[in-house]
Amino acid sequence: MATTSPETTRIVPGAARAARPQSRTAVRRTAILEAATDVFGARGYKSGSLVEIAEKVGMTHAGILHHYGSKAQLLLAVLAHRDEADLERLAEHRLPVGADYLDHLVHTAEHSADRVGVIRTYAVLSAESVTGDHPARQFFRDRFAGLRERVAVDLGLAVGADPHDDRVAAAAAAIVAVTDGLQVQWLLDPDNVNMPTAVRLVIDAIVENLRQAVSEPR
Amino acid sequence: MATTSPETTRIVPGAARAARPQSRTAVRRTAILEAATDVFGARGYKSGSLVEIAEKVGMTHAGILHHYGSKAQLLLAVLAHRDEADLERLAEHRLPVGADYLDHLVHTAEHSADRVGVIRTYAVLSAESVTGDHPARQFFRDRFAGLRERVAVDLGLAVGADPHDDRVAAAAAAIVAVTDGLQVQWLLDPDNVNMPTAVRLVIDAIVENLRQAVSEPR
DNA sequence: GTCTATATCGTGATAGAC
DNA sequence: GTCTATCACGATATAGAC
Repeated sequence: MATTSPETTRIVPGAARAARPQSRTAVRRTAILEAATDVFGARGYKSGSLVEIAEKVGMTHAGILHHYGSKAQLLLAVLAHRDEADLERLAEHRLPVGADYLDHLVHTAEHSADRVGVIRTYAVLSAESVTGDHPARQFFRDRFAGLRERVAVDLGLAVGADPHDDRVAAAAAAIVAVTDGLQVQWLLDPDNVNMPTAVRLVIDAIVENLRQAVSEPR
Repeated sequence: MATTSPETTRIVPGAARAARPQSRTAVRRTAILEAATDVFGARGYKSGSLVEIAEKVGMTHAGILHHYGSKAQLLLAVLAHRDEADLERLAEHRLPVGADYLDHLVHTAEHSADRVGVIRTYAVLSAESVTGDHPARQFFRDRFAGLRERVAVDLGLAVGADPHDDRVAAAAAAIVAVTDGLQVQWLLDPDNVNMPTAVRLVIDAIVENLRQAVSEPR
């Protein structure tokens, strides 16, 4: 799934936290989160194990449980941490809006190769979360809703339409879907899937189509 | 992922097999495959268990292993069985081609509610298969390649272009991606995702965009 | 062909020493 | 804060009776 922070992400008061020197345990916890991101991405949540994560940071799995209480809580911490990191990175630049944000999606696809780990993590976990009683189900439901809303707003700006128009909403869902779906295909077969080209094509086609549609009477 | 059979699906000699009365063990095996489809769909492959599958068909997990040897082989049998079933169903009607096939994709999305089980199975398993050494990785790689090829051919027919044109290939990947991506969003939040509308919109936009693009000189 | 019984392993989690 | 030790559980797979 697209990894740009949706607007549902709450801005935590800890923005200043990045500035002050972190305690040793805070550093340790961050290391755990990064190791967990790798393991959950490579193996999924259910079959990724605390032992493997522990080995990566050089401790036993009991230590991890000391910090995070349970495996499910660790997963949620991983997802929240990723959101914060994205948010900070995005805050360093001017936030793109409207057509610029859509371009930003293409730009993101162009640099996928540098971020296989994160991409796989989100692809695997979001699909896994549709099963039974997955601990991240609510997280991904909210996240997708936020992404759709964000894209709908920018699409509205780009084509001059109400973001809550049915067609704009459907187009937003489709744009989010196409990036996620392409990521799975690309992870399975990187040599035969050209993500940026496909994303660009879809966005261009949709924007043009919407421009016409909303300018005509229903 | 879209569940229509790609052309890579081999036509098995057993077409006649459906006609002749099946042995009791063949019936039993089919029951196992259906139970396994449910369980793998509801829980994923790794965390779905042979015991749960066995309970559904009223035997012990040892019985299942007698028939299929291992859990991984059972998974592959499930996927192959699904392909055969789709193929037989499709063979009963005239095979849609060109623009009709694209319409067929929309039509399929309209009936998703009747097929949540299968849809979830494919969504979960295809994403899970990008991890480490998943037994279905090759299967899904081939399947996606087949789907892309199939869609590219029909797109080519619909807009009058070479299926191997870069833009047509990218568009085909995008169309496959949008259906898969929407399925995940829909499984997580069925009330807020309108699949048929979004699929229709993307296909229309892409077809129109391609018609223009290929009629102009590069 | 299906069962029971068992082997073997890995899991998440808890308790308590240091 | 991290360790060792242990628990309780569930997994796949195998062996052999019937």
